[in-house]
Amino acid sequence: MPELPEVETVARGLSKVWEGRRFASVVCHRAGLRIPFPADMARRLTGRRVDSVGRRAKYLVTRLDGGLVMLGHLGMSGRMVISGLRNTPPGRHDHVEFITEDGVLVTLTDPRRFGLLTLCDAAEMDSHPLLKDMGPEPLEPGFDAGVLAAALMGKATPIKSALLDQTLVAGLGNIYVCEALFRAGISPQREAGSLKLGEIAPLVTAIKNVLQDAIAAGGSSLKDHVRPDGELGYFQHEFKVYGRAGQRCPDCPGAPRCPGIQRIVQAGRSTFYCAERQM
DNA sequence: AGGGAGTCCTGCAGGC
DNA sequence: TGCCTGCAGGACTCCC
Repeated sequence: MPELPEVETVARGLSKVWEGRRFASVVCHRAGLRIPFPADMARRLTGRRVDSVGRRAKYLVTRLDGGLVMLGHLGMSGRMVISGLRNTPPGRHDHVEFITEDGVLVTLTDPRRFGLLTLCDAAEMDSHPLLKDMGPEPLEPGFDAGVLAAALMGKATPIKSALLDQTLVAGLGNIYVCEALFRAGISPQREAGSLKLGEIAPLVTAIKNVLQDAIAAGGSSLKDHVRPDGELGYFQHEFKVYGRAGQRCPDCPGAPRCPGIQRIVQAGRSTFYCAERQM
């Protein structure tokens, strides 16, 4: 699914066609996704002007006039597709359609329906149940080694699992955690609380760099992520370890001994790493 | 309290 | 070709 870079890419794409425009029509083709839509969601959105489209963690944050906020999450397979108006009926997985006053159609498509869409008041957004426990934004300057060290302190869980915990750091998912740990040379199996400040600092740098690189590439297109304009992201070509089990480890210092990229399962999720390079 | 397993849902790839 | 199994970018709930 969309992790932080993919959601950022989607937010930027939507901002181009939504900001400053009003929703002429919003149509829901089902009652909800992972959670039910607010009962009168379509009606409450219709006629509103979009002030901004942004992102908090993996949530799309659409601010509308009158202090209304639409929170969206794309789950594992959600997409926001921009197109012109069409006469064909919506597809099986086209759940919500937004039409702006200038005739641009945005379709929320989500085959697995793990995503969500809901509304809240701008003033209550930070205390919203979905966001209130959210950790710091990794690309903000305030996210540094001291902050991450404090979050990891005393944690017995593997660092891989800790970084997936949205309350510790917001927005990281399976791909970018694997890639960041590889860049930092840290084993995913290390106990989170055992990391020294001298290891956490390069980890923070690796997290920021991998996310920035991915955003610059338009995110990663695996099965589902496409930019709203239909273009593919291409950061998947930059993966060093994710999905590369059995392949040679790139730039491995122990190259002659290196057995290659390994796949293990941690907390039910695939982890890809190089045992020679990551310690 | 904290962490891991099971769960939601559909699509796709690979093996037989 | 077709069926079956396993796996997938997330995150919540339950249970230990």
